[in-house]
This record gives sequence, structure tokens and C-alpha cells, in this order.
Amino acid sequence: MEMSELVKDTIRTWSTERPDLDFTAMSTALKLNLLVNKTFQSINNHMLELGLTLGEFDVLATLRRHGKSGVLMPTEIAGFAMISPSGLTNRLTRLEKMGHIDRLSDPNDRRISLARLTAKGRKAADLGISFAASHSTEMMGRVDSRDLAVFNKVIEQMMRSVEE
Amino acid sequence: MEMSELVKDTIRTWSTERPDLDFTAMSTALKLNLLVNKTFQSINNHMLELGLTLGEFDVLATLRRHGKSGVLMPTEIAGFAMISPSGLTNRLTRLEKMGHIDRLSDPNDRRISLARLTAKGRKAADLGISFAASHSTEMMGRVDSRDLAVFNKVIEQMMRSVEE
DNA sequence: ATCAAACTATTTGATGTCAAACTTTCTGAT
DNA sequence: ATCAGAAAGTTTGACATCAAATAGTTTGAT
Repeated sequence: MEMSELVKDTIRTWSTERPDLDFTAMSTALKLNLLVNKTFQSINNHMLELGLTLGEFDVLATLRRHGKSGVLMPTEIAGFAMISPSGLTNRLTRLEKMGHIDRLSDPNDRRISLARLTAKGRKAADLGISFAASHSTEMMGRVDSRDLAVFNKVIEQMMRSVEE
Repeated sequence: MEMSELVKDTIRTWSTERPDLDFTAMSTALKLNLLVNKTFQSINNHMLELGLTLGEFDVLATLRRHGKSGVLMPTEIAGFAMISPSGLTNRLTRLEKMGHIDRLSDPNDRRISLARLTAKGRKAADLGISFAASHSTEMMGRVDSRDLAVFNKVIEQMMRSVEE
């Protein structure tokens, strides 16, 4: 079933069953949700061809975009990647096994076990980000640029609303 | 770290490291992603107060909006809820244990084990959908209605792009 | 009427995530 | 100098999900 049709069906049936409620905004929210999920799947599938989950790529990307050293402490990565500490430990373990990162100890603080991008990991990050950037560009390719400006404005308004 | 700021930081650092790429569209995509994830969390947390996952609510909602009988076969539910057959079996098992649904056999086809909303499940679905609808309405409350029309148009264009 | 193929739902095995408990190490107040 | 509390990361246990294999049932072609 097509996305747009799925949303229409959902709103139509709900409106019949609950005529007391207003589903105008929910219709938009549902579409937004479907769109994001679909793009997630699409990008994730592409990353799998590089042998990476999107989550694993996210870690490599975070290291890659933070300077040429490509070294960060797990806490910092977790903040950017919005993942739990234990989830990150697992990602780092997998990435280390694959040879995308290695780990070194911080001479100033022995609690810390720094993650560092290897040459292989750097290559994977560069491939992944190229794809991610062009995927987004393609998705929005046919959208009028003035409409896109409005679109961005609205997203930011919604982000502020949600952040309260 | 604030959502909008997180996106800005990501785009800024990537632009430094990869000046050959255009991150204009990715910036929008990232915001979209963050917004949807945040609203997911927010709604999910509210559903947890009803003792339900958002996924579990989705099943109840699907049953609820399909007529007064509130009876569907698992395959139909899975189609609407976009979940794997095995994932759905688990959700139905949990919902049955909680007393939100019960299950009956189809007299015409013995392969099928129909799911039916109980009074309790119906109540939960009605509470959940009220919250979901008003949550969306609030999120978009401050957005100009003409901008919202553009916003919807753009989403639909993107959906078509992605669907190819 | 038969039987291969399609369909429906469940089971199995694996995966990625989280919260909470835990270990080690550091910090700051005294 | 000491030590209670904070901080960093890992381990443990639980969970929701999926893909693939499975069991039972129906359909359709012959």
C-alpha cells in the first residue's frame, strides 16, 4: 500500500469512528513519520552494502567529522549519536572487530578508552557521507526552493514546540 | 544539546571536512529525522503511562478504527502497522495477556486466528488516539496555515520521490 | 479427485538496543 | 592526605524486532 494512501485510509477511518476529534494535524504527522521511516530504510540498506548499520556509520561519521585526528571519547560520541552508553560500547566493539576503529587509552585519565578511526573506517565514513548527502539532495531535487525555505521554517517551529 | 544546534554543528563540521559535498538538503533531512524521533519518544512515553508501547497501541488503533466489530486477521493488521509477521504475533500475545484483545478462529478458514478488541482494549485505543491527535495539533499550533499547506505539499513531493 | 503451490500464523535463532548494577578512576571538600 | 561522591565505560538481564524455517490449511490447475 502506498504511503499517501495509507495515511488517507487511516484518517478516513478514524474520522468515521471518532468524529469528535480533529485529525488534520495528525495527518501531517503520519506522513512525516512514514517519510522518515522510509528514508531510514533506504539509507540503511545502502549502508549495509558497505557492511555497516546506519547506527555504526553514525559513529564513524561522528569521528570523521571531528578533525583529522579522528579521536573521541565514548561519552562524546554517545552525545552526538544519541545512543545509550551500553549501546555505544557494543557498536564500538563491533566496529573494532571490523577494523574500522581502534582504541587507545587516555594518558591523562585512565577511565577513558578513546576511539580512533582507522584508514579503513575513514574510507567507509567518506563513502557513506557521500551517499547520504546525495540521497537527501535527490529526495528534494524536485521541490521548489521557495517551498523548501518555508518547509525548513516550519520544521524549526515544530522543533521548538516539541522541545518545550 | 538542542536539536537545531546539533544539526548546525553536524553540517558545519562536515562542511569543513568535506567541502566537495553539498549538505544543504542533508541539513533539512537531519532536522526532519530529529523531529520525528523526538515526537516518537514523546508519544511513546505517554503511551507507556497507559501501559502500552506505541507499537502495541498501533495494533489496538488499527482494530479500533476498523468498524464496530473490531475484528481483523493478523495479516491485515501487519499490513497497516508495517511490522513483520513474527513481530505481530508477539504483540498480539502481549496484548492478549493484558486483556486488550482476545482471539477467535475464523469458521471459514482454519489458518486464521482473528484478533478482536475487548472493551478494555477499546478504551485504551480511544484514550491513546485522543492524545495522539491533540499532540499533533499542539505541535503545529503555532504554524501559519498557509505555511502548513506548503509543508504538506512538500512532504507529498518527497514521498513520491522516495517511493520510486 | 489429486497434489503442487500459495497462504496464514507461529516458532526459532540472532541482533541491536536499553536500564540498572557494577568497577575503576578521578575530583573536590575538608 | 583522606575520602565521599561524581564520572567513564562495561557487564548483565530483559526486550522488541526481524529473517528464515516450520506446520497446518486452502486454492487452483489438471
